[in-house]
Amino acid sequence: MHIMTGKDAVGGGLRERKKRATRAALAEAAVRLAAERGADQVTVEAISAAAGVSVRTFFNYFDSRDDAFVVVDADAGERVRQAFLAAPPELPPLEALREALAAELREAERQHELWSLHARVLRSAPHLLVRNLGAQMADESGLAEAIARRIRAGNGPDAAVPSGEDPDREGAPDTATAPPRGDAGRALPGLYPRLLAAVAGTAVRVSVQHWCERADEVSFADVFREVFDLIAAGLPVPAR
Amino acid sequence: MHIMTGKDAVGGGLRERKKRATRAALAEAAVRLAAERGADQVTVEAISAAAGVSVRTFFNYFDSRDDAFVVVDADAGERVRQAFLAAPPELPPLEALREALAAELREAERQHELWSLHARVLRSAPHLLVRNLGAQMADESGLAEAIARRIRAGNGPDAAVPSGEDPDREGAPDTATAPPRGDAGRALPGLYPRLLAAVAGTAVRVSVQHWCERADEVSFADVFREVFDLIAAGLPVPAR
DNA sequence: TGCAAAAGTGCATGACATGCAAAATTAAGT
DNA sequence: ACTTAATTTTGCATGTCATGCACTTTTGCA
Repeated sequence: MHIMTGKDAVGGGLRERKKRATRAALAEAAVRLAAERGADQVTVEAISAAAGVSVRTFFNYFDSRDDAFVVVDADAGERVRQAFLAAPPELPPLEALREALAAELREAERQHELWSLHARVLRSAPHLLVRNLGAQMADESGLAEAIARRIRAGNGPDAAVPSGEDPDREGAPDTATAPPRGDAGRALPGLYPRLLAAVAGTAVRVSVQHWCERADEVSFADVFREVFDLIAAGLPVPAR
Repeated sequence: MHIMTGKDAVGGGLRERKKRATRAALAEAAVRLAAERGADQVTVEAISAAAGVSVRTFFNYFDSRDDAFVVVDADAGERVRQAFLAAPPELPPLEALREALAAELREAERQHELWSLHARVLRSAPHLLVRNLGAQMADESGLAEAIARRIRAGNGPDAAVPSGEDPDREGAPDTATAPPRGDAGRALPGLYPRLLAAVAGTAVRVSVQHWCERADEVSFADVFREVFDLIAAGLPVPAR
């Protein structure tokens, strides 16, 4: 009727807000219980009790018990899409996506404590880690469509030449990445957006994984930047 | 227990072979039943009956009912790793990986019918698709280690300069991918192998997905090559 | 306030998943 | 061939998971 995008991060109606709160309470209770007791020692009954709802209500929010451990923030994907479409139009898609993702990840560090617990639970239960990895790309097709829209909107006069801010490449790894055929221009229709969305999701995942293991040595921002630099350079073997 | 280190593709003992057969029979029965009846209308009892074993035996092979739908070929990862390490050492990692994956995928087209059924099942059950995506990266760390080994072995005299067959980049997309800082050379230790393994897995997945939707228009080999060309070029926005 | 839609609840039911010990099958050794 | 030890399969018991249905409570709106 009125606004009702349904995906809005900050809910308008009181109803939506309460649903959001219940869902968040269930997910948080699940993670906290799993962190202290072990993931497979947490029953749906315990989660529901900790969240103050009935067992049946739990299954109104999650299709399975494990989903409560997997989902972190339901509509993070929508925020990323918005930020990506709102990025300066002169940026190439990979750059715009990098900025959008970086902003979202900075925002996600606000709930650092819950995030840390969540990571511990996933590490101790590989079966859940697999589910989480898969879930991160659930909305990959949505992001792909956003990418396609941005590309369609952005190629009026000249396609994608950004400000020539740093024309020299001056990187050693330039050497090893010459493909046998350089005809990457003849694109299959619809392939590029999907591929970019998928690779971006992978980049985020690898960054998080790598950083989680060596959180004390490097900052997340460094890992993130390095990953996207490697991808933008075509994954050459890095210089030692 | 039933993880069965099974590094050998073709089993020597009669015992191993029978386990392999039982496992394959269960997986195939699960996929066939799900393809005709719908995935959530297939009980473990029906799968076990179709495979000629008891219900209890099913759970000796799969940790959960859904695992029977997601697993395709248990030790395909091992074959890819071997082919990757056996590739000509002058190839850059991305190229070697592309060849290894292409060989494995050509080999996988032998069981085309079962593969097609499997794809249909996953399409009709997004919940299973998510699991499948996650399972594909289960052995990603194994591939990452193989990549690391190949890199270590290959940078004795001069690091990674292949035959100077095509020294000029001469690609139009060179323009759009200048990162703010071009210092992709200062690599975080252990990051590159992981990233390459993850991106390669993503490339396979996207290729398969894209090809499954337009199987009549283009060949899989074309999609696969295009995907790897785009990645090797640093994901520039393709020319129309 | 009254009403319609949406969310939450309890119950019944069937499927899922694991531990345990007995039975069946296999690979040996003598 | 017979025995033996190891491995696999199986049935049973038990507890949890997950869904459909009818019903009660809450919320939004006129």
